[in-house]
Amino acid sequence: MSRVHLARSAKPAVTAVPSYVNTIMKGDCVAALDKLPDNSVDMIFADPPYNLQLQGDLQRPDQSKVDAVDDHWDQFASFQAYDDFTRAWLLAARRVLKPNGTIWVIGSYHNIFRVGAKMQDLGFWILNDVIWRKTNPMPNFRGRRFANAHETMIWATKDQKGKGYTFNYESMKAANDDVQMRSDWLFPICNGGERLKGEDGSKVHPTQKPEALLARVLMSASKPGDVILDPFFGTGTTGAVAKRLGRNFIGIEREQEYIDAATARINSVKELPAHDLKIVTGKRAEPRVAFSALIDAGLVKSGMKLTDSKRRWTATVQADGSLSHGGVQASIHKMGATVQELDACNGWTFWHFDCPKSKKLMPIDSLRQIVRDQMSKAGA
Amino acid sequence: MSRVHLARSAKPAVTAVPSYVNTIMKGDCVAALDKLPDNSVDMIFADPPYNLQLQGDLQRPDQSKVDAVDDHWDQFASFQAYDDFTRAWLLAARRVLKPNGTIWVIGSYHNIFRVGAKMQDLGFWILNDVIWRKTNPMPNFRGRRFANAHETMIWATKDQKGKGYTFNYESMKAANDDVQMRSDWLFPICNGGERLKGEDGSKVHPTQKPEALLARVLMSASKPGDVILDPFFGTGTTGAVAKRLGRNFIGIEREQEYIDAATARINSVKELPAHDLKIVTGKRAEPRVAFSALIDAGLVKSGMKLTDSKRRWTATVQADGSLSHGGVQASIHKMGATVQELDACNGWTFWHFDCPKSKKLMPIDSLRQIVRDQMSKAGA
DNA sequence: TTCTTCTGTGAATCCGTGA
DNA sequence: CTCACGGATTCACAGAAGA
Repeated sequence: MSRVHLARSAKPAVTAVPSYVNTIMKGDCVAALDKLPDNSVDMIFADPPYNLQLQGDLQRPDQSKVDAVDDHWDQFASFQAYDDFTRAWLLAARRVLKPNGTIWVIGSYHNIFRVGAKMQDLGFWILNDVIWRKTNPMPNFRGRRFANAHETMIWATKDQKGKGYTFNYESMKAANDDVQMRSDWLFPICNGGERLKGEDGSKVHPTQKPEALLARVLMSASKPGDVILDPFFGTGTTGAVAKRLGRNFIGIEREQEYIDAATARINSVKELPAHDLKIVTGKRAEPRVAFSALIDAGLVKSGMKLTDSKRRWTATVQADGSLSHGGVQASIHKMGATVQELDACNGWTFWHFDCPKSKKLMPIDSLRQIVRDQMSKAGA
Repeated sequence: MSRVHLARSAKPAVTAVPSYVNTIMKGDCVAALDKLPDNSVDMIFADPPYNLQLQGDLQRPDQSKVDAVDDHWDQFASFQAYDDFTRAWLLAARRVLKPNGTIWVIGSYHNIFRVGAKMQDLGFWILNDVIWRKTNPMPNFRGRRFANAHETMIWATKDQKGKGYTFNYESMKAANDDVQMRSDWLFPICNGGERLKGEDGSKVHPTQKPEALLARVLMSASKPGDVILDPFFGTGTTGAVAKRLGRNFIGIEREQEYIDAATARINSVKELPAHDLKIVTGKRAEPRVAFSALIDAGLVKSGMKLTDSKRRWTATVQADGSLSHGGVQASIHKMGATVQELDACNGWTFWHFDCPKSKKLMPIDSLRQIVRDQMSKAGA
């Protein structure tokens, strides 16, 4: 096992990374994965091989070669071998994935069904399948099928308990005309200047993925400073995009030719400045402010009347930060739910107060922002 | 086992059909399939239970409850139970499929990977996976994932030897701007007048598929007179579309409620005249058209008469997106050129329709803009 | 009658934190 | 671990209701 160390700008001091991070590990995917510690990577992007017929060097987990036979038995043997291979690398990858990490696997109809089923068998919990629609797919030359114009990605957590995974929802929404991002993405295939070519002009790797695709994957489901593992590194699209976007990477690749191409490619990538990598966040990321903090700040006084936007109900602020209405006392949320006869309610947006300045009804949520501004000033 | 016989116009005399054709067989899917002869159906369309594993209630942001698919027929104890079920019905379906027949199976990420892997295991040979992109999917209410905006269909032959399957390549191409049809299709979900509702206004079936989707499946991969089997018939979308398009159907369904709804529905369907169902064949070299998108969108219906601006000629819209006039069938452009005895013609501006709203002749090009608006909204 | 606004709903594996 | 609870979160259409 050897490692290729790549020149790289310094990461934030808070996240000192182990020596194998931002390197390409040469060798078999499972053997290399076995060298990494448990629960150590934030995200995995995997583009495994799939074409059994052309991929004559497919190996079983025990490194023995699969005999190529062209009878019916061969089909079963090939599928079985591919399933064994899939199970082996998925298991090894799963061990190194953090409990709240996620994995992406890309494939076509040749392999994605087998991979997806095996992922479910091993306990991965699918979040979405995402369709990469190609603007410029290769046509079907024989005219016997539909043009195969897409590939499928599976996005999954380590298990059903993995609820705290990274998903930059607001970021995706902002990038999509302020409507939430869908499960079908439109990108051109990788060609032109981005496509790595040899000296003879031939493509270095047969299935180089477009950087735009990887960029959306990393922007949606990782944070700057995260460690991104790609166990089938190829010519290093994942590494190049990770570096550019301020993420760390670990690559695993068997072929020296691809490692050389990836190394040169990643070394030439410039990391974007940190202020370009900020992630749009919504209310969820704001610090929590208790209703009582509004009383402490003098913005709300006990005895003050609150009402809903249509003045159907009123409630009185209590000194302890609860509301009273009809002889009952409860939190702003519980009270909002109770009067509306609902299971739940966001009291911050439900309850309003008469603003003497604008002479309009204003949600108490607007006061919370004032407290947050005060807190950030004091804390800074 | 009982059968519901449906009123149906006569089929072409050349294809006398057995008594179980154009009926709904009531009962368990595998048991019913076992009653059908070997190698007897031309195409299978299957919409099996998806095995959704919903964790609890889901509320919209306005606190209303999402009407979940929690029907008993979608409940399975484990992946193993679902796999056993899948294997059983696929095996039974495979036996009745003709050697050159094809099968379509639709699903979501919950089940489609397991189904696809099992299909490969059983020897089915996948031709394409086709993505149904929804123009109007249900959003992700909690902002924790990408909006699940598509479903996946697998299209496969009985085995690798099935080379003589039906694929109306030219028909699909003519209907798609004269470029070959891709593996991603854009359709709205089934609602509005097409959605079957009970007397109380509630939906009869939780997962009724749009007729436009089935129409493209049948138009692309079957011929008039073919026998189409749907082992999970539900409210009979497959049967309704098959009848309209001059195909025969066999439905299998367990629930009497669905059988009743499907029976009434199919009885009210009118079969299109045979001359509207001709399938375009042969090489063509024509300017680009996207006429079938108007049919998909319901803006143009097969059988509709088009005319030029001075009503000198009329032509009839065919279900496959071509026009017929004087016993000839061609694209809107070629037909316009033919009747005028010109070399070329822009069919979009030449052919007009009687607009019931403005009571004027309007060029069909005016409809194309409506479709463009719909498609751009969906991010096409 | 016509245009605008409001309301309902669709195959959904849909929360995070602190006690 | 579980449990309690604060409080964040939706797009495209169709059809009804209102202006």
